[in-house]
Amino acid sequence: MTRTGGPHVTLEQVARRAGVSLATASRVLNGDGSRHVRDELKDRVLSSARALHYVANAHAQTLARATSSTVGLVTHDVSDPYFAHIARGAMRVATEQGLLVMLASTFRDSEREVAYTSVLRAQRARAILLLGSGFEDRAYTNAMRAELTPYRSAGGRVAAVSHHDFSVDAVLPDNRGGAAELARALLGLGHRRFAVLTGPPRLTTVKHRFQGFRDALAEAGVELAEDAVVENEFSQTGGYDGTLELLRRKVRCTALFCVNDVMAVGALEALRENGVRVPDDLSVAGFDDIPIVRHLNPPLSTMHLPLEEIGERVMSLALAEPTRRRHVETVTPVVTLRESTARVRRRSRQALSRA
Amino acid sequence: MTRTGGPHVTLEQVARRAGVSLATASRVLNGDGSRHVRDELKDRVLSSARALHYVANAHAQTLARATSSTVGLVTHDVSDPYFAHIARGAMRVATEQGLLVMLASTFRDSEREVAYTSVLRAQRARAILLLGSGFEDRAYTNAMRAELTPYRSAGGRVAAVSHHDFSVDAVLPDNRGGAAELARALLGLGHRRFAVLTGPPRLTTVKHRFQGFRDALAEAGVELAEDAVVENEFSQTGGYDGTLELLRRKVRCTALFCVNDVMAVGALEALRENGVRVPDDLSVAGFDDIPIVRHLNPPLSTMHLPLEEIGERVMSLALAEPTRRRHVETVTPVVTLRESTARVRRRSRQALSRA
DNA sequence: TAGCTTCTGGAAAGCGCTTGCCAAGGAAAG
DNA sequence: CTTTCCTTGGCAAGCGCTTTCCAGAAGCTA
Repeated sequence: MTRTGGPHVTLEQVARRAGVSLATASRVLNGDGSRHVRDELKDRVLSSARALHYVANAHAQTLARATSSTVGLVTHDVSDPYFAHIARGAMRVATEQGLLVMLASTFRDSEREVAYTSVLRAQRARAILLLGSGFEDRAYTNAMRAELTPYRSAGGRVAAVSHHDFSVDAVLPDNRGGAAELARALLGLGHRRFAVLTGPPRLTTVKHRFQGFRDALAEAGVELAEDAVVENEFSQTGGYDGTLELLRRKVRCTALFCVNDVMAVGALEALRENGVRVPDDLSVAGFDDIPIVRHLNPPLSTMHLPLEEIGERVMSLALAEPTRRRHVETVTPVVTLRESTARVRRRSRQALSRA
Repeated sequence: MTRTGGPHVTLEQVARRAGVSLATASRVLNGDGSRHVRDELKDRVLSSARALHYVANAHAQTLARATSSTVGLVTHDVSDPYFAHIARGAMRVATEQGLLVMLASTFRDSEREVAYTSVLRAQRARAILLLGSGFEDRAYTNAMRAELTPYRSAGGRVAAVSHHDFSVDAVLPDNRGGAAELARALLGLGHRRFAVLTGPPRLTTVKHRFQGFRDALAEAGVELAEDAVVENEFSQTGGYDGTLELLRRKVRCTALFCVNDVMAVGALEALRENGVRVPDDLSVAGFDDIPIVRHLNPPLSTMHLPLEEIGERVMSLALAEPTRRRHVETVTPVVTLRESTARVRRRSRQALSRA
């Protein structure tokens, strides 16, 4: 029958119970190095705090100290393995430094991204990490700038993964170059007819990967037919639906490039359901190398990106002493061919369609 | 050449610029319904705030209002799809209510779990959600109680997924019952010789699943050989290594039960690498039905759990009006047989070993 | 015009903590 | 036995907001 709402225990109560002043109690609890407190008092405060199960109000502390100990991560979707792994790396280093992480999922809604950034600013987060790709959208860019600029000039740190139109410290996977390498690898396997499954073109990452791929083909004198490119959501479902569309169009191709692994997972599913054998009938490749894809049926060929490490690196960038120069670290994806791609065979069926 | 650290814009600056008092500015910005402010002043305040890119200091607000708008999620590991999906569901409902989420990964370290809970308490989080299974460990239980009790009596809400030794509102997957059902399904396929790959027994979830499985076998008069049970980490690597151990022991069996999907993924990898065909040589089943396993090679049979929904439900529980009675919602896992399990064949190789 | 009620804006008291500054007491120095 | 310095506790001033209470201005009723 206890009442609901006794308030939280305050420092004052701890101090009173220990028979010392607020100031002394605070100094004991913070281990303020420059000040000495007699051992006896120290003990009294400590045991008083323990007895009362005291936990300092972090908000009051933040206010008084004018510095918080939280960092914010903004992702497109935590349940997307790409972000989950980057977040994991980032959280590890944050935790090591005793920082608390606030995590947001924008579900790829640019307005929500702006809103979250604002919230994080309100929280006086020490750093804001933009984990997802930026959007190519003037309104978004401006709105974000309006948040980021005052935040940074008030001492906030910002760092990003992938390209954004804000000049912040960043870890940049070489999406364009990686996609080009993959294209070359596929060309090397003898493929000449390609299809690509791409995501929302407003995402910079998507654009870069697509361009890199297409340009590398062009360089080799291989053209990418317009109807061989399907655009859909940057998700498993998107990959599934996009593949169905490709099937419907009966695109002639021997290799399919999905701009990210998650879409490739959906593609593989659609292909299997429609009797298209991978890699016998069609080679499939993704991008990112999220840890699960090596276990797919068949194991997916992809561009490997050290996701957790990327997370660790952005967080480190964000937490490092600010320097005058902008810091950019490039990450080179590495071609990782597994069983979803094969050398093209002379007589393989060339028109993609239901078996 | 701007200096680093102009502080953040404060309400006072906004008020001054608008030529009104702090109180008025606050009222305008909070849309305090019960008070009217002349439209002219309202506009002045609003445009002043906009011009200064003002964002209220959330800590000051929390302090003044004595109520915060954050909730805390504590998971074992965000990058584990099981948690990622539960977290996703939970975050969705939190976001709908305008709450900010703080997310922690304990990496299955019980001390870290206690520490985070304390931090969340310091943040005066409105609710703390324990997403991972509890540990069977006296010290842990006591420490958590010491955090949770004062937190709750100060009005904090706590809810959990899976079993814990704290009587809090909870969403409880029927792990025992589910594992038993799975055992029966496997028996129904003719299997009589089993192996099981289990996680750290200090995790209540692990214990329940193992017991449910074993008991159901016993009930059917089938014994589970002691050396057919291997224990390892609750992770992909754990599943991989555990399977290697099983292989080393040359356990005679036709079906392998992994206490969760993540371990099953590792198991599948180890089996493939060692030439054991699934399901021809060995049937494999997991538990959880994380979204990816239907895309594995072969698609994994498992006990389906509506992960995102579970997340939504705990969050709803935590955010609902507290009631006198403890609220417990049971979730029944459903048997989902895919291609990794098959009817046992007369002449299948019975000793698990490298091909 | 007097007497009320209703509106609106502002002053000020916190919310729970940190920290600069002061002062009392003891130790060290002369 | 002074004088000076150091140690250590406490007072009180914030940190940036919200909200209660007050008071002057208006609007109404008679």
